Amino acid sequence: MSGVTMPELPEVETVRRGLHPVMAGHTIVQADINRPDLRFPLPANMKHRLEGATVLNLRRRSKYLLADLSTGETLLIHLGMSGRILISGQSLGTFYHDHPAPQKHDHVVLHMSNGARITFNDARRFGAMDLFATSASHSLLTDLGPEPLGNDFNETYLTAALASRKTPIKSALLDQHVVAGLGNIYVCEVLFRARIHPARLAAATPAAPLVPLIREVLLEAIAAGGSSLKDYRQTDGELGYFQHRFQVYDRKGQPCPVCATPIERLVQSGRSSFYCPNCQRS
DNA sequence: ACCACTACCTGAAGGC
DNA sequence: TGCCTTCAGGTAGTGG
Repeated sequence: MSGVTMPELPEVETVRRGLHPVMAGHTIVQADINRPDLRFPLPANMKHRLEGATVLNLRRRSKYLLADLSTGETLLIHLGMSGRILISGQSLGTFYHDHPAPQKHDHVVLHMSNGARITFNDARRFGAMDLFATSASHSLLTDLGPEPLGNDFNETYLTAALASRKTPIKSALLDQHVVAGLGNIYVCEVLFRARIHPARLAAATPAAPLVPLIREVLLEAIAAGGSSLKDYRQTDGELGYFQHRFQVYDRKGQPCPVCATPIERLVQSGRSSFYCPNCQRS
């Protein structure tokens, strides 16, 4: 588990970039729906609503993948914690992987007109899929905060968003209403770089240094994912889980990379926070 | 409204 | 073919 990331924004973006050439412009010729639900019930008639649809575009909003279809509907995918996407077959002359034998927890399989097969596997079923009109909104998306890599996420916005918060900064940055796409791992890494203790009150935390550090941490992780994309076609075809080195996450007891003080673990809102008690100040 | 806590689910890891 | 407990984490729902 160490060194393997859960699907936060950078992992989902990596999946999107890997899937885009295989899906966009191609048609879903067969959809295998192997169970009625993931975290929520799958949409009614999902198989028939997908089969024959051409994928026009593959977008990302926060940790959600959004595939716009020629039918006027959009397929929403969330990887939850353990969701994985595997590409197999041959597409556009690129060899991905032989079609594997079906695995436990292969819940949805899409067969594309270009010969590629896209398998969604999710052991814990914290993931989700839904279909909704592209012209409409979706309840899972409406209340999300701004994209951290977008222009709407800036010092002015974050200052205002934190000012009313009586919660620790750790909890505030995990709140998808404040900023969309951060998870436990990258919040720990951001606070380490900002030298801010995770228990500091949000309202007492300056937003100015956080905004560029959030962008920096996410962009570095996306870059690491991009480099992993160069290799996955030759290996197992699995998107979204790449090796990435963390400075504090899951490193309890190990030396801080800056001052060598042992990293500590603290539970906040039921989640582990990893931090350097010397570098990160309340 | 805001905030903390828990359920959901499976598999990996560690203690004995 | 060991059993049991604990832990991981995203988010919706619940209750304070």
